[in-house]
Amino acid sequence: MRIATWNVNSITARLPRLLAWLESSGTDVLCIQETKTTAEQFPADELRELGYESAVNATGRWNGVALVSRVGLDDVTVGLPGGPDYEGVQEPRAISATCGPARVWSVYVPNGREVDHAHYAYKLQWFEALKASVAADAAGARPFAVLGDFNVAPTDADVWDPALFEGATHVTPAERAALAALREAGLSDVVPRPLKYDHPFTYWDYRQLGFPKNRGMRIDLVYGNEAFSKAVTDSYVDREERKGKGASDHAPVVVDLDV
DNA sequence: ATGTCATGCCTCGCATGA
Repeated sequence: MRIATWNVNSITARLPRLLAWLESSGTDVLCIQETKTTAEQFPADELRELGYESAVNATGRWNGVALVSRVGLDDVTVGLPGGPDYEGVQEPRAISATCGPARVWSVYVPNGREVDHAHYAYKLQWFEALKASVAADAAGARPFAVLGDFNVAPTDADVWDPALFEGATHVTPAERAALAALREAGLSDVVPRPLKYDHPFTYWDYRQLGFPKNRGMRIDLVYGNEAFSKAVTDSYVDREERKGKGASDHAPVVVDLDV
């Protein structure tokens, strides 16, 4: 089974590339982030024509996540149970479902903006709720994984220039401690291989030639439990999808499983 | 080459977020 996660930065803007990539890559289950659409506007019909079911948590212009599967899509949970509000609203940042043999989450962790911003505190609270929600499945025997845009670089090697990130979000000890807490709950980081260069970055800013200069970050992560991680036969970042006109600023992370 | 991009509106340019 081939499972992937991809922050598409608008599923409307990305639809031609998304449909072409699903077919060419042979992906069975895709975790999507930043749909930037309402659930009503989500292109479920186009995906169904390719043989994929969809489950969507999306409310409009910002955020939005989805699960797309051609191997089953059952027991869908929309949202993060017990998750915090931001400015009085439960933002659409999580959805989970059972896709064939695996239980899967698609998450778009809050960005945080600045360390002294309310959004940063919200980010840490969001991680706390995520850990509580996934703890049982993380410790369970069924293959289970949380995939998505975590908006945290796990180590200094996961940013192109750590010196530039001093004092910034995505690299703080508290954010990395939130990832460590997920690992302590039974999940492990399925690190993909890069298709070029020595580090598997997954995101490159649109600005200042970020991609051509490989000024990237690894913030799109796959956190799998023991059964999931043991079944992994390969994993890579499909940087080809970051190239050319009409690319997202994130590349898909692909995981092959023997399940 | 690939020197932002995407959305949505008090909508044809700007504010916002990343």
